Amino acid sequence: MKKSKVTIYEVAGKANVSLATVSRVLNYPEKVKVTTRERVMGVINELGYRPNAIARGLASRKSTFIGIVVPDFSRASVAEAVNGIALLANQYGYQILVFPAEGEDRTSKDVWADVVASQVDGVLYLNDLVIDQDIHYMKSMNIPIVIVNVMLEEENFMPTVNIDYEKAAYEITMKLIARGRKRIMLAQTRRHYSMNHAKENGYLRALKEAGIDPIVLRTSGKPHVNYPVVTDFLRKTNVDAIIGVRDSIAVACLNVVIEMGYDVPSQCEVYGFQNTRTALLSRPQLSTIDVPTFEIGKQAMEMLSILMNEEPLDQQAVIVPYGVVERGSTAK
Amino acid sequence: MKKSKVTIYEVAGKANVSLATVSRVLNYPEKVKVTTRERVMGVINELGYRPNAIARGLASRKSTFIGIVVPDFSRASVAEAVNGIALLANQYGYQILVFPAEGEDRTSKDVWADVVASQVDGVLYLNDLVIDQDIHYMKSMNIPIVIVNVMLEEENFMPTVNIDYEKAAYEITMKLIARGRKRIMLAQTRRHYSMNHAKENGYLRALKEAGIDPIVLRTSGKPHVNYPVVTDFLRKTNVDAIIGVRDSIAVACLNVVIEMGYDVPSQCEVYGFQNTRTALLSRPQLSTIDVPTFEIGKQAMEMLSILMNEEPLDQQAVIVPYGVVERGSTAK
DNA sequence: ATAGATGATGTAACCGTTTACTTTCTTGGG
DNA sequence: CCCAAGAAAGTAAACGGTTACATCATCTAT
Repeated sequence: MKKSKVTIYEVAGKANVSLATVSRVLNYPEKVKVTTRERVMGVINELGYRPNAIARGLASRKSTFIGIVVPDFSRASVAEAVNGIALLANQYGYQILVFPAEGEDRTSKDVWADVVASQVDGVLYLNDLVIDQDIHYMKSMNIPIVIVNVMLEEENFMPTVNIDYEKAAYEITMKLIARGRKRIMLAQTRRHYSMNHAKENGYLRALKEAGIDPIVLRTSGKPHVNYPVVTDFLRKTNVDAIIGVRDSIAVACLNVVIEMGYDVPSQCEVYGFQNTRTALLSRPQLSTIDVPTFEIGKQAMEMLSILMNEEPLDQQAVIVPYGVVERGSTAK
Repeated sequence: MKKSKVTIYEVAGKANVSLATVSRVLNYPEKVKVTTRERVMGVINELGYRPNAIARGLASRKSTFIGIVVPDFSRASVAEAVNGIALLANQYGYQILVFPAEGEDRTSKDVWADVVASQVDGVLYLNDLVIDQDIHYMKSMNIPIVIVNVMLEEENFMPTVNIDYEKAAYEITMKLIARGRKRIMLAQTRRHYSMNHAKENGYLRALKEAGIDPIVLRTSGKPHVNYPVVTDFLRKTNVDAIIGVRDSIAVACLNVVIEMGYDVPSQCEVYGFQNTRTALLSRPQLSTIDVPTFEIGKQAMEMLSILMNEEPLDQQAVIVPYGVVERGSTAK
């Protein structure tokens, strides 16, 4: 028994009021007398009426849709953030529309054209691989945008929520130096992600202060290409500590290093970034920067919601605190 | 320079045609004369016109939105599937609307009410934790629904795409038995996921045929609660092979077993399920069932698209082939 | 040249809401 | 008890498209 869609007219008819009144009990309940309101609500429940979001969007010029621009759901940093976003979006009554970021068969132009067409009330931009084009399009939009977990060159260009990756990287590099480590390698991604770039900066700053030469290995995020590259590199290069820009890269390095006969952590310490499940599943368990991605998502949605209500933001750039979790892959 | 939204009227005005013609060049280009069509297209490009998806949805009674009902993006099996869905949805011109599955502050009723309100043209149901309520609501919808990677009791109730988890589990259990393993443990989730239930059935069937007693450990998917539970269990119980219903559970077991002094794979073999990055990051690397989740997502979107065009489906229940990938955690 | 068919375009109703404006009811003060 | 003011409800015009139907132009066959 498929129920055909019930409209506001039917509710109005059955409740003996005009459709405007029905609309009001839904949108401004205080404007309608208690008795009628209750009568109408009764009919609404009875009929299972749900206002057509599309029509509502057209009439009110706000869709209650928000867009998320995402590169890839399988990345831990985006998946968790989306979970956080979804939680709050829901509470605030927004629906989430997915816009895959530009890629092989999709230009930045396509992405933003879709965003425009869909009439979203705001967008959360989670695409770590920002290109100038995007920035250009963002500037020409007239809806609020919050940049999530992406570090932009241009300051204060748009509201952002981030953690201070530079500082985090600096901090763990310093720890390693303090423990006497001298040959600290950074296992970096080959592609230029803004967050990873920030991590590299922190790492470099710490080394520079200590007068130690950096060792940066650029490799892929994919374990199977990672293993041979890392193995190769470490055969030629001596290291006594490794920082991976992602947990997965760090664990790959950790495995290589152990297979090569090093003892972890005594002969080589390893830090990762993100504190994903991966960090708990290595042997020994991986010390890592705890990035509260879920929290970041929530914060971002919170900010967006404020902006969509045209209220002012407390801060344009929110920095969520990170933690350092020490586990078996580093020395006490 | 924010560009305010340009409507079909402006395009029509500037191109000296009626709005109906503009609409036609967009929807039925063959119905309008080449010269006018080109003129209109010119204006469209010049003005950067994008039809308002909301208005279009209202007028045409189809939204070009599809809904995905998902429990949690951070699960590898959903994240990858969503990637696959997004790829095709995009090609077909559909936008994806996210509906978080029922959870703490959200009932099944809420979820489906949202679905109804949003006027999606179809839904992809990726929620592994189906409850009767959902089935009830699905039946009362009058839009196509495809069930993705979820195994339902009721046969042929709705189109599905799956892999044959029962068979996969049966197959690897048989392999273990063939290699002389006698104490094969299944590390199962405590919560009742339909897929994991199927895996358990396959495992039980194989053991029964071989006349071996099953050893099922029900634990959590979370490593930190997992470790102590598994350790505890294995102190009391002897095993010579482990099948984890997820890679992460399998790797947790693998780590425990190695810490306890077993040699893997000679003294204890380990299989996982899914072939996620996790499987590549364990030491030794995890043998596992390769589940082509991305492919499953694509297939599902393909089916949904067919249904939304009101064409008939080749098969109601698509079974995507799986693979068994043997790595270091199992004997050759 | 002309009727009839066919192709191209225009006209206007409609999709299901919201909301400004108008009308009708209530209510309290004199 | 009446009237003005405020509260409640109703009316109708948007919102930006799609599409059935009407109209006008063009072409073919006689």
